[in-house]
Amino acid sequence: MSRSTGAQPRWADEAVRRLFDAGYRRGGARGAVIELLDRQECALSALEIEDRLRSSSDRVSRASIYRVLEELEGLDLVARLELGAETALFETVRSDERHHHHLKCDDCGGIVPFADEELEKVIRRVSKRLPYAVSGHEVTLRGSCANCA
Amino acid sequence: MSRSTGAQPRWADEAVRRLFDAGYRRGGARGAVIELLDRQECALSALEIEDRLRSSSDRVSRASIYRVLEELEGLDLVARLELGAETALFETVRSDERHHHHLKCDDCGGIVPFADEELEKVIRRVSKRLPYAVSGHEVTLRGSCANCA
DNA sequence: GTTCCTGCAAAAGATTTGCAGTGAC
DNA sequence: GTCACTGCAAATCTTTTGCAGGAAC
Repeated sequence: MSRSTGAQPRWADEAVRRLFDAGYRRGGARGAVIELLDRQECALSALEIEDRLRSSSDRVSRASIYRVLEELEGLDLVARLELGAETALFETVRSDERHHHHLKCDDCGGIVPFADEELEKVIRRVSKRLPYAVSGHEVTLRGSCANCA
Repeated sequence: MSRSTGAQPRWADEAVRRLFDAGYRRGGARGAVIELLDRQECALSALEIEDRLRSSSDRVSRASIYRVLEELEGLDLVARLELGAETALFETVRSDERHHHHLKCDDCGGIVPFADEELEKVIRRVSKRLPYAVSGHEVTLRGSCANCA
């Protein structure tokens, strides 16, 4: 999950550029959310984002957080995960990152990403045989993580 | 998705028996929700259940619907689906039914079940190689259904 | 100067909970 | 008669929206 080397721009810079190209201006709240997201290893909820920003000096209102996340999701810079009953999680979509899915620990609630090429292949094959124009998919595995088991 | 023949009990009867064994009593609201669920082809939200029961003579309060669904989910008689931002859907889990997943139409919001044995096989294999005690999984395909495409 | 961005507060929508009355056993 | 079940209303929680002031361009 390390930042790519050399020419590849940081996700945050890429996001700011894409937003600018799409006609958005630069604003404090937007920048703070983007910078925070860029620093995360894993997905956060909107409320967690609010908490972490409150701790730092970049206090941002809840409404703005939801608005920024919506914009970023619209440009495919952020993915929204719905992994359970509770609340939605958001994670950055980095262009140099492989498509992946998630494991969710039922005990501690933790989320871990994983990827498997054969799984993708089978899903592509299944998608083709269904009477459906499939545009995307999500796989969630549930269980107990190494710590909890 | 037809009811099984002969010896196999109706899902509703099975559900009532399992609840009784678990120490629950028979009540009007519980029975109405169970009977309604047994008649469904596909997953319903709690609010849809309320509406359909309101139309019939079995009016049931919203609180009871959520309570009954929670009990049924706890006994694995009902599965809760979280297929998008909005609201949770509930579907019966019938013992004679194959494990399946869902397609969700982004346009009309419709849900269609599908099953694929090779997909299951690959998921089992992936689950084994991960440092995780995987107990379950969900696959959701998104796209446009035959009507909308 | 115009238009977008932001925060605040209120609204909306789904789900849960407290409580008192009714019903099952 | 006891304890579970139910409905109602109120509470919670996440997410969205309206509006007025401030900032970007």
